[in-house]
Amino acid sequence: MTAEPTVTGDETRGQPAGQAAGPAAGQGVRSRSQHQRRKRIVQAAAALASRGGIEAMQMRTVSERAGVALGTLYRYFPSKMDLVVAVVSEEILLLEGSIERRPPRASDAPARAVEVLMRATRGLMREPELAEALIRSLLLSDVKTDFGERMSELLLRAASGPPEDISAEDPRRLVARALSGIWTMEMIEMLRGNATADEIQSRLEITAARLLIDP
Amino acid sequence: MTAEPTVTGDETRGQPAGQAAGPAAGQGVRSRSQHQRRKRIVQAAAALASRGGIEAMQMRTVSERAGVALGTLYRYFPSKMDLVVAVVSEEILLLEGSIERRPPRASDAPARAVEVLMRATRGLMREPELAEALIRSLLLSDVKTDFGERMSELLLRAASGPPEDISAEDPRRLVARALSGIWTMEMIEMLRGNATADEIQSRLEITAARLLIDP
DNA sequence: CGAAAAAGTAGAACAGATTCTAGTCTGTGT
DNA sequence: ACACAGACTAGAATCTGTTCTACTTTTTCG
Repeated sequence: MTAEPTVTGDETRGQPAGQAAGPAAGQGVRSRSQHQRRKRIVQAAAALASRGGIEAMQMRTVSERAGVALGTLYRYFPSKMDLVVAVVSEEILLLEGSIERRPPRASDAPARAVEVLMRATRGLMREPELAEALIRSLLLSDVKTDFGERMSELLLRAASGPPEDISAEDPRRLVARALSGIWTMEMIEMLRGNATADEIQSRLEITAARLLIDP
Repeated sequence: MTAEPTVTGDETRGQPAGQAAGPAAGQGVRSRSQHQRRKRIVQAAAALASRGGIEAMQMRTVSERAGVALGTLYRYFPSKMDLVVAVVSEEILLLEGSIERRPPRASDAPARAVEVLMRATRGLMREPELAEALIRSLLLSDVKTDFGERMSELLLRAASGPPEDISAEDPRRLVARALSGIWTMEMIEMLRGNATADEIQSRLEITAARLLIDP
């Protein structure tokens, strides 16, 4: 029953790491130094996770490494999952940036979609431990994540080529969503060691081709 | 460094609940009373999970309720997740039985596939708490689960109508797999309260139609 | 400026999963 | 029947996420 945390700030993006800030969270950003602190925390967490995976990313350890008290860590991220989500969000941001800078150039929609997914795949595989955490958080968190939507959005844009407005009920939206789901499941298989990137690519090519046909 | 557990038995099925039994697990079943014990454990766990969900299914509580020592519980199920998997496996068994008894009768493949999925969905939603556990276990366990394959197999058989042998690289296999993945993701959405059974059904119908076209 | 609120800190306390210890029970081979 | 191995039991101990307490430091603002 202490005061509601006022911390809310995220960098430039939509939902930070946590859930909808409590009732008391009226004013947006709380300060410079808090951004710093938050960033330090996320970095520390990411660094730890890159090594030993999610289990190495212990709350106590993160707090020490970030130079904040455990209580403070919990003020910023009410649960470990929130912290994981924040870390992952950072990664997705990278992917989004990368795609924007160098959009897929294949001529047909399925190929473009698959390219997006494979780039994401390779990005993830660079840090499998962290990737595992990503997938877990993406899937089992009670914490809201919007990662699925972000992935779908990337796919949608890739598939539909030239920028255009796509209505909310355009079937392509639904299909992009489905594809993103399939990809997620494939990632899980890969992380479990039951599939290679190449296998995944060829599977995605087939399903994408079917899902993205026009009529 | 105590002796390797010899327990391995499962009822009639493939992988029990645990990981590949250790090196010492040569002989199959170990005895009658162990089946009993195992069954009691799984039942106790299921009962608890049906109520308060996975968090109510505490290892101590399960062990008490099943009338075994905590250590014994851990001998049978080396982690809570293994136990969850065992419970879930039981549920899938029910679904498999149900489908076998009353196979989907729609005339086209997509409709049959969707029916299987929707029956699974409704079965799950009967016990949302347990369902949540299912999904989690299905996705993030280090424990091997084969649930995905079992779902895919059901779909495959439903889609291909009359029993036939389907080669390992038949594209339908791949497509069934994809569909099962999509369904899983939709289940997650539903459990999070972001989708209703009807919405899911209509989405599945669209994607199934696309995925299961012939050429 | 000076007081009250908000944010931080160090560290204890709690909770539930998992592990470990020491000893008892059971079944099987000889 | 005897002895040993493996399975069980009760319960303590350990580990990590999360919560709580008692203060101290900053910020905010009248």
